[in-house]
Amino acid sequence: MPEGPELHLASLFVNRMCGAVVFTGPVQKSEVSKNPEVSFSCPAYTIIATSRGKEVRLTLTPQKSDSAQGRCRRGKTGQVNQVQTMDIVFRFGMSGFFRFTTEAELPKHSHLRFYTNEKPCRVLSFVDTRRFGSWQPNGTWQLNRGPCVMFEYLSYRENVLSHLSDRAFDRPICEVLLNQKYFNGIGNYLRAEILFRLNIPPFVKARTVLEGLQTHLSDEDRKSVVKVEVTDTEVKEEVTNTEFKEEVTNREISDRAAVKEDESETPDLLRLCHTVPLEVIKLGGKGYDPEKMDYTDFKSWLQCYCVEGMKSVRDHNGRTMWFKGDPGPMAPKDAKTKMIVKKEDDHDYKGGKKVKKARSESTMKPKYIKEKEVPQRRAGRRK
DNA sequence: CGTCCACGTCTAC
DNA sequence: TAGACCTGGACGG
Repeated sequence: MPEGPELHLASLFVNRMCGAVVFTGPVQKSEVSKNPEVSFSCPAYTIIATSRGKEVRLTLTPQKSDSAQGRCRRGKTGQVNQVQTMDIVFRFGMSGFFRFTTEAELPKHSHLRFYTNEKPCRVLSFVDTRRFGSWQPNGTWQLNRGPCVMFEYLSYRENVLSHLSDRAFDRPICEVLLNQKYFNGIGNYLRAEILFRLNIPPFVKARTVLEGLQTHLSDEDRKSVVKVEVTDTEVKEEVTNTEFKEEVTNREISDRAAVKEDESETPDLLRLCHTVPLEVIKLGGKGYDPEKMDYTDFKSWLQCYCVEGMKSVRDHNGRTMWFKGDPGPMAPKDAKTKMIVKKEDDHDYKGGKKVKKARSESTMKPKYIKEKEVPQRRAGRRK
């Protein structure tokens, strides 16, 4: 399920599984993939992953000879081996993920493979059934994508609020939330969950929803640095955390003097685009291995997307928008709204755990949703 | 068997 | 604003 949280979980997965592993030889691409060859080969290298929004970057680092000096510099055949690191930037399309298996258990649709130097070797695979995913050797974060909603919160927020005059914000809010120039990491299920929580009609003009939001940071915004660090202690992520810390530190210094604190502020839309994805990261933090992943927890976490009793419409780009209540004024004209109804004699699903109940409860009484139609114009409280 | 649908971009009329 | 790009699971006849 590749939206921002899944991409980040993928990077945690790679670092956890491969952090202490040495890889060797060339990087292999499947025949069928149309993505570029990765011309990197080295007798011994390590792999580190980083995520930003809906991208993951793998950094391949040749091992600097602990014993044999310059073992990566030159092979015995005389061919020059890789000396420098290589970054590969991945996008996951609709079905991409990483897996780490034995060579014998190579997954179907494994399109890029990194081999370990172990006896029966293992393989880190980029698996992508539909092949909508892509990678770029010697790549950088895609230039037209904005800051990460999860780990560059302050600059992401600033980027949106300082560009509200952009014509992009003429569109309905639900469609703008998929614009990766401003919401890098948000995808189809996240936009539904986020708008649902604020009871914002999906087809209200984005600028109308956003222009009332405060430019300064709320109290909760500042605390976010603490939350993220706690979240990430499970698997330490030096790079991401370092970047984040620096950013917050700088911004916090400049903001502190200027901002007077509000006590209890309802999280606004921009903040939910940060915190809701972080919830998903917490869910998946334990045993991330997508192939044998159990989606029970995730499904019960969903309050709107694909949930019984919710409505859905195709937006102007043909994507299904899940919502509850009023679709809003800019809803596609011809659009026929569907609604999922309970199946006849539903056996309450085999799992039958408390989690399933939890979903029904949240559907019936969304406690933190104001039953009044509030956020039409502005989600956050205004002074 | 067939049709519809899917967590996302891309580029071409 | 369409399509193109892909495989496969769910569901209907």
